[in-house]
Amino acid sequence: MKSRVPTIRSADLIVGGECCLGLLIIMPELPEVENVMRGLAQRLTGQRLVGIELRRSALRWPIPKEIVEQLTGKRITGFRRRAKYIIINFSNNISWIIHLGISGRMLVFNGSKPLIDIHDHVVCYTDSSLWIKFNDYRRFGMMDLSPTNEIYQHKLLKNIGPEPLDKGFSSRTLESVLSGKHVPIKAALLNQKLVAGIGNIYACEALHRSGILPSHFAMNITKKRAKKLVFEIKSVLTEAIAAGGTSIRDHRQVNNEPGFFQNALRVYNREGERCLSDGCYGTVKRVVQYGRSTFYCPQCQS
DNA sequence: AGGTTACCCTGACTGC
DNA sequence: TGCAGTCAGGGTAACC
Repeated sequence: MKSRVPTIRSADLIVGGECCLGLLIIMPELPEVENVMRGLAQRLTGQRLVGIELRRSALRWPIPKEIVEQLTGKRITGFRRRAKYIIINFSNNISWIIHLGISGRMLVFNGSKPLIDIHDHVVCYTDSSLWIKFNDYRRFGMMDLSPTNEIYQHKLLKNIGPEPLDKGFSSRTLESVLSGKHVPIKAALLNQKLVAGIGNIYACEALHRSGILPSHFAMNITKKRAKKLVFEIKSVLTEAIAAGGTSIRDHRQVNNEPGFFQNALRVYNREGERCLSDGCYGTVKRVVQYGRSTFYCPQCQS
């Protein structure tokens, strides 16, 4: 049975003048959030927000109304990412924490006010006539405020595990967080309390590259395999960031170049297709773990 | 305490 | 062709 093609999720950064330059569709895991954050930082650092409109009272949870009074008139001093959260720092020592959920998008326009979509839940503009829209049709995104100097004590951030791209993230780190975890390694990698930022796609891909069966119990991962897994997690995330995330389509322009998404993914969403590992003639299988699709090759993963 | 499931939402897809 | 039902996703609360 061929797996169904999942809905395309997006966490775009659109930058345009009178018209958008393009629509970049990406899957908002760590690499995509990192790229959205960098794109926002490049365009918005130093800007002063002069207007904020909350067009909906809640996403996943209520949007704090204080956003308007706390951030209006304040200058953006910097951007950070923690796991899949974008953190925007303001001149009044307040940080805006934003999670894109599954379908969240940050859209930046310049010039006159852009057309407002029914899923544009927050609209801001700056003193340099830049417009920022938070668009999220599934409303699984979330946002909150926190004092900047207490940001990592915020309830959304305080329990998140180590960043896999930090230099300090080693096989020893991974062994430590997996120790005693009587859950499949795939589920452990998705657990943000254990490792930050890894989502379904990159968990599948990193395990495939490592030759580790997703159902393997986390606590039983050997030192050697932990080392390999750490290397592959870093590799797949770094490659994805370098490729600008998993861009797969341009809605505005015909682009015959295949996107990173199709080229780079070796197992994700490839059920029934040939394994792409060198010398392997296995067929990619799909199983459901904890309600999430897992793709793997039973031939080269054990 | 730690593992597991349900829930939130809606566009895209599947099957009739 | 059109409609109804199903599925995907992340994070958390509630359950076991």
